[in-house]
Amino acid sequence: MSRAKTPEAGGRGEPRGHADKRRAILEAAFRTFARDGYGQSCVREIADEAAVAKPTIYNRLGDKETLFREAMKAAVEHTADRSLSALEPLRTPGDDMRPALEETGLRLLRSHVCQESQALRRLLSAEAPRFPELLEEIQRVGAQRVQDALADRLARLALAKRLETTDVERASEQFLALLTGPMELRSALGTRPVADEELRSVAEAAVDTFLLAYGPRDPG
Amino acid sequence: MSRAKTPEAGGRGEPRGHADKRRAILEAAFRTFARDGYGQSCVREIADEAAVAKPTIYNRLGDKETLFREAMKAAVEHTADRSLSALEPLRTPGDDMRPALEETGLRLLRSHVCQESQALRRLLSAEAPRFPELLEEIQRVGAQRVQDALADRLARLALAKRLETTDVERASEQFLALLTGPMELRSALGTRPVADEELRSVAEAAVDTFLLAYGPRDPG
DNA sequence: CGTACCTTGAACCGGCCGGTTCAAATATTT
DNA sequence: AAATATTTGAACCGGCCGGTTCAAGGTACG
Repeated sequence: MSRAKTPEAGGRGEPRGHADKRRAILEAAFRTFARDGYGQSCVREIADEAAVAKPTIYNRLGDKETLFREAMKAAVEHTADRSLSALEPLRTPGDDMRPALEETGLRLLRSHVCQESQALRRLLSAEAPRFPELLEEIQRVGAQRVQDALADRLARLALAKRLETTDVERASEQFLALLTGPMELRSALGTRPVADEELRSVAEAAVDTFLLAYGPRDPG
Repeated sequence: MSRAKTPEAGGRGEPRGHADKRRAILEAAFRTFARDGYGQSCVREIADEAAVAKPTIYNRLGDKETLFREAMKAAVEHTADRSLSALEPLRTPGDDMRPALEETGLRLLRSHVCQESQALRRLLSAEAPRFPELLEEIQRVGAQRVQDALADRLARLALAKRLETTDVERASEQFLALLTGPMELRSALGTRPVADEELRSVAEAAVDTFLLAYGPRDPG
């Protein structure tokens, strides 16, 4: 008899749970920041977009800066999980490495060019000088974690003689570079959607090069 | 009429030439935008930084938006030239391709991580959704031009059987990706300076991989 | 010297924004 | 249902900002 909420949606405003409301605010904040930029966003608009009163925001999340920080932290968890799950195929590669690498590459690219992820990088890049700790944290739980996890996968593959490298950190870094590097121009810095077919082509090219550099040497 | 105040024959180091002043404003604007972001910058501060009165800015450059556009366009010319000149070593490679590629890679990286270039990319990325034409123009005269020029160089090398590829666009794209991709994390999105030794190491790794993928096949 | 153009500083304007206050309305707990 | 906590809308405040105006100097040039 405590957590009983969610009465039928009447004609009036629907009541949301506390956690729900906080999430709604953070999502609205992220959308607004992503659309207008941090400096050009105003709290009133965020409140409107979250269907919430302005004082509510200040009550629950303090000032605009912490609102920004929290919205960014919430967004990165979303996207990082998706990137990590993209590494799954590397856990069970077939007799040929290529399909697993291509599948992983394609899924990494999809996660990389999705709306939310692009906006996150844009905002982070824009405000990085003003929020250095935020940058540090987001890179740690985002890109760095993915790169480390990929290095782990590659290490197991190298151990099983499926790859040829002594420096899995480097291999991981370069695999990601081959994937995401080309997207900067192709996606116009994240402002233009990229067709899945194009992603697949970039992933294939990346895997080609990666395998030529790190693929198993044919025994002579 | 008599539109003759600062004839093109200027260039005197007088108190301040008219053309000089415009440049001073644009440079001050770029510094300020880079430091505070577009939305958080105010014209008054730009005027102070340029040692110029506020109305002078509005007289000569219109409103804040065009000021931003002009400052960005001026900055990209600066940096793109430097990147293009980095391709020079590829014009006269020795008997081994590696040194020329490494020198080019290192110089590209130096240009890529320099203060001005990083700030330019940060600002462009931040405001890309609000200034789509600016994004288009800067990418055209910036990154795209470098990638095309590099593809030209690679084409000549491939023709001379110094490289093995049928798709120089792809090779160019991947070479640049191998160079700049790793810098995102290492330079903390352009907010942290990177030691020259680290640049050299990244360039070497990039060339290693590039040559394994595109290097001349050993005959026999 | 005179004139015609700029630049300068300062003041000004309208407007928006971050953040707070407050009383009324709503939701939640007991 | 009474009591308590929260939300809401609206108004408010101080302040800054983009952009303009204006009078008082420069400065170049005939």
